[in-house]
Amino acid sequence: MLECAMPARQTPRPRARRQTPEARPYHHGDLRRVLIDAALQLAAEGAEVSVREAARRAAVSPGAPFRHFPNRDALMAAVAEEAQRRFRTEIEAGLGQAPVADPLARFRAFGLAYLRWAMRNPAHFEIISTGRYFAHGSSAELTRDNAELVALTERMLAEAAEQGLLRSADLKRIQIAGRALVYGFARMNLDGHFPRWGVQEDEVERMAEGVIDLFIAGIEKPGRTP
Amino acid sequence: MLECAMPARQTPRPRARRQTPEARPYHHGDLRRVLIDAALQLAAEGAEVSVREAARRAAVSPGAPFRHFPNRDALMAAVAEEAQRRFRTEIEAGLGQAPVADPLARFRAFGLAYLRWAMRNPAHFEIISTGRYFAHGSSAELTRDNAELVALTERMLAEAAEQGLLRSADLKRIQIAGRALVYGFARMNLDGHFPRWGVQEDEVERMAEGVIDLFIAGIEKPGRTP
DNA sequence: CCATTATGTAATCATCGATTACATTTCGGA
DNA sequence: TCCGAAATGTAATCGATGATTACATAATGG
Repeated sequence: MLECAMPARQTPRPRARRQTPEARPYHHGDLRRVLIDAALQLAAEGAEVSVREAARRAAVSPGAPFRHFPNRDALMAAVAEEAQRRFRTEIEAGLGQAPVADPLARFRAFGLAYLRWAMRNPAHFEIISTGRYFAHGSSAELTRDNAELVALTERMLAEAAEQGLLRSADLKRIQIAGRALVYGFARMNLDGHFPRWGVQEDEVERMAEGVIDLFIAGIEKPGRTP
Repeated sequence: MLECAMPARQTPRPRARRQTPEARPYHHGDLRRVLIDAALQLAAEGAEVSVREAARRAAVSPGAPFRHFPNRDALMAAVAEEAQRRFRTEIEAGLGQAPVADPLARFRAFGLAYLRWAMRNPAHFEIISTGRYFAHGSSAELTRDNAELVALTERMLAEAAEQGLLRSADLKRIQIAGRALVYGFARMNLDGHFPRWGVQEDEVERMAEGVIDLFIAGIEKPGRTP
C-alpha cells in the first residue's frame, strides 16, 4: 500500500538545493497515509491533534497537509474513518466467537467487544464517537459503517424477540437503552469518571462484563437462566 | 465573599479620561462573575469558549480575565462549578417531588431530572461531564458535589435492597450500570447520535423516560408491578 | 522531450492563550 | 485627611495554530 521512505534516493543532486546536507526526495512517499497515522498516534498519546504537529512528525512543511486535506476537519474525518475501520474489525472478530443461534449471546459478545476496544483505545474511541472534531455526517463511510452496526444490533434483538427470549416487546427502547449503557460506560472511562465511582483501573474490564450481563438479565424473560 | 456590583459609581469623572464619549468606570463591577456568565452563554450557544471572546463580551481587554483566573482552565473550572450548581438545584427539585418512602421511585425521579436537565442544557452538561476543559480533580467543589450525588444514588439503592425490591444484591454493579445508562443517554444526545438511531428531536425526552423505566424494571424483583 | 499536473515549500495572516510593563482606581492605616 | 500599597484594567508582545497564497520542484504522459 505504501511504498514510502525514499524509493530512488539516488537522484544525483540535480541542482544545488538548499544547504541541507541530506537531500531527501522532495516528494513524500504517501503523505496522506503518513499524516493519518501520525494523527492517530498523537490521539493515542492523549496529545492534542494539530495539523502542524502531524506535519512535523511527517517531517514536512506546515502547509503540506493542506494539499491532501482541505482543512483540519477533513484530516480528523480521515483519522476517524481509520479508527472506525479498526473498531469494526474488532467487533466482527468478537462476534465470530459467539454461537450463531443464540441472539442474546451474540448481543453480549457484541457489547463485550465494543467495550474492550473502547477501553483499550480510548483516544480512538473518542475521535469516532464524539462528533466534536468534525461533523459526523460529513463522512459517508462513517455514516454507513455506523448504520450497519445499528442494523446489526437491531437484527439480534429482533431474533431474540422471535425466539421469545425477551420480557418486553419494545425493541427500539431496548436497543437505545443498550446502546446508552455501553456508550455511557465507554465514555465514563474516557472522561475519567471511574476513580470517582470507586472503580479501580484493573477492575474496569470485569465491571464492563458485569454491567452487560446485568443489562441482559434485565431484558431477558425470567426463569430462563436460573 | 465578593462584595460585588458597582458600589459607589458616583465618582464625578475625576480626570479627563480617554476620548471615549462614555467614560465607563475603569473598574468593572464584578468582572469575575461577568466572565463566568459570558463563558456559560458562549457554551450554551454551542460556540467555542475562548478567554478572549468572554473578555470581548465583557467589553474588557484580552488580558483582563487573567487578573481573575490564572489560566483558561481555571475559568472553565469556575464555569463548570456554576453549571454544576444549577444541575444540583434541578436534581434536588426533582427529588423533592418523589415519595420519600419509595427508593425506586426516587431513583427514577433522580434519573429523570438528570436527563431532563442534560437534554435542555447540553453545553453546560458537556462542560461538567467531560473533563476535557480542565482536570476534574482540580476543583474541590466539583469533586465534593459529585461525591454527594454518587452517595445519594448509593443510598437509594441500599434502601431498595433493604426493602427487598431488587433482584440482584450486587449494588455497585447496579449503580455503575444505572450511571452508565443515564450518562450514555445524555452523551448520545450531546454527541448527536440520536438522528442516526432514528430518535426524533421531540421523542428524546419521552425516550429518556422509557429507558429509565426499562432499567428499573430490569433490576426490580419481578412480580411487584405486574 | 517537454508541458501539464501533483505535490511540497516559504511567507504571510488572523486568532488564541499567556506574560509583562504600565496606568488607574480603591482602600485602609498613620 | 492624605498617602502608599494592593487590586484591577490596558497595551504591547510572544509563540503556537489553522489557513491561504505565490512559488519551486518532481512525476507523468502525450
